[in-house]
Amino acid sequence: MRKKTPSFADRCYQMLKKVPRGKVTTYRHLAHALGSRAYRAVGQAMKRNPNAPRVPCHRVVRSDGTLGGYAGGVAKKKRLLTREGVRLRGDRLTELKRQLHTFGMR
DNA sequence: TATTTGACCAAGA
DNA sequence: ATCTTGGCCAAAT
Repeated sequence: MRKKTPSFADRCYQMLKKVPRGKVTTYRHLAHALGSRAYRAVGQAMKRNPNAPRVPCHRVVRSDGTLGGYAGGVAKKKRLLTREGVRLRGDRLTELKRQLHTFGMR
């Protein structure tokens, strides 16, 4: 018996892997999908261990449709999203509701 | 153990 | 519509 309980951060990464290309989720939705309200902690997790290409952390945005942060710089996040077909107007998504991945939750 | 820190959020002014 | 404020939770200090 040696398995440790996965940290909250690890569960975030796992869950985030389910967000397909061209879609996004929010810090809040991600936390909610994990049965938690720790949306701030989600942000912390993304910042500290971006597990680089493994986890699409650029697909996590704020609930109000603005981008939020990115370890490699927000400009980069913008570019990645645009490249996947997510359209922006400045630092804000134009069609958040439409491209939101809700993890099968309503 | 206690305190501090955020890639946040909803509500108020 | 924008800006500020208080609260929230896990993890790092």
